[in-house]
Amino acid sequence: MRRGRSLLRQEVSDGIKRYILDNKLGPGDALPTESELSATLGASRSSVREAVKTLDALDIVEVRHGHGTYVGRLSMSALVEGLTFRGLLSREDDFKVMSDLVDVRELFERGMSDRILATLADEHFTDLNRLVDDMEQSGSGDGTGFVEADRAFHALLVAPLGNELIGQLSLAFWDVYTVVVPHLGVITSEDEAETVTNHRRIIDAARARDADAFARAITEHYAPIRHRVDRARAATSAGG
Amino acid sequence: MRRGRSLLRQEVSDGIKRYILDNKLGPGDALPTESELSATLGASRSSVREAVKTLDALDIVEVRHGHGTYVGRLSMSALVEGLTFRGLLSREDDFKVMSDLVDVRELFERGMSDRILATLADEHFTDLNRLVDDMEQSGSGDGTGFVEADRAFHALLVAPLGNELIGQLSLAFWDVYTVVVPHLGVITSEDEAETVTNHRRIIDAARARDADAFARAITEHYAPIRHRVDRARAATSAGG
DNA sequence: GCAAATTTGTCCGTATGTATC
DNA sequence: AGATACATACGGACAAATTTG
Repeated sequence: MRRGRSLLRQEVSDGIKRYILDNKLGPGDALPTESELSATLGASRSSVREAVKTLDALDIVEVRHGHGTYVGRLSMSALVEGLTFRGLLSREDDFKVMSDLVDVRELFERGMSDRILATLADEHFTDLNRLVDDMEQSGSGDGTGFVEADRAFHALLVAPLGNELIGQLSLAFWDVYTVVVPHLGVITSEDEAETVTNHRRIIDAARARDADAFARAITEHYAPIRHRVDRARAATSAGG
Repeated sequence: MRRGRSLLRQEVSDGIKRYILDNKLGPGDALPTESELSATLGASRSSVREAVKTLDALDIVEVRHGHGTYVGRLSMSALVEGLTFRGLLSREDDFKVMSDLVDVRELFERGMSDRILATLADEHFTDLNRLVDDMEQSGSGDGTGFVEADRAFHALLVAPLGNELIGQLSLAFWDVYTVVVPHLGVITSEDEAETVTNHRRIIDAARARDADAFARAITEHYAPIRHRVDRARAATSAGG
């Protein structure tokens, strides 16, 4: 088997991507079996499997045990996993990654404030208010309801923009923050009451179409989050 | 061999990540060989290899043929590959992904305008000007010099922020756009002279510390880029 | 509920290509 | 050049999961 210079696994990976593009497949559509790909692309099943695994990591394909291989959802899962690991590894780096991450989260919601205020309709406000109600009630109960409502709140905030990429990136960064923050090393007492208050302030400013108040509410909402990361950074540099 | 519920490959992947975290390794540090990992984690070489390939796709590890396996650079390569494929696949979707992408690129530079203006120093202006000079000269020659200078320009613009994450995301989106735009299907006559002019306007506004002019210059710079994508979207919906 | 068929998951052994010393 | 260490690739076999009859 003569192989020029590039890796066979890479050629197989490219071949699978080309197959999806040429056949105009979309998320959920079925791909040939590993055996068929092996025959078509002229590589052993082992090489095909390794190629499929790299595409699976990027959510370009999705493998279901005993069922088959399908086109993936093309989500931000790879970004989440990579950034999460980077955040966990950044202990030596004083968690600077997390600090930068909070900046980006605030940038998305602040930088899009004009368009958010312009597109938010009455229905959105009722949905947002309902979510904050959920946060308030489930706060004393199990903690999972609170964080899920918080996630949905930030998703709904940028949803009316119609820019799915921003919505997905925003949620991806939320996911990374939520996973990494328990590992920051300091007691990050999630003041749920404060979060509820800040969320309500964001809704009120948006409903009043007050751009300045909205931007201020966003900043105030991220202030305690930023403070949590900064405390962890200070503790690390002092203790380490 | 009994295994609970999760896949062995996943356990191996988690084991490798844990090894990196526990030993506080950083990019470039060596990992155990595949054989050692196989013995340590209790899995065959095949399973280890597949796990390593998924981590390689996320740039968490980096494999050098005949040399060994090392901790990766934790770059945005996975985001670039995933978004690029999504952009190429979005023909049916009227290239909406690309339209959203341009929004995000502009958001980064517009949303950070205040901090950019506050942190840009004299040295940065000379570097930026030199890059635009390069673009002007290499414009008539080979096209590679132009695009590289353009990439460096946008990198330098957000570099003084000190937020590496924004810098890397900004470049990642630049990479995706540059790869996908030739496949948009319409003649996207890259008006290099116009790009040079717009870049100079951005520098001038920054030098004058004029926030409004800076924001306007950014918008005007992305206007033709946005127009290119919109034309492609219109052509696709009309032709298909 | 059982059994067969299909498909992916895992393992082993071997040979080859690549980089280092 | 030779030797060594390592990743790459192959082929076959069996296990596990899912669907279907």
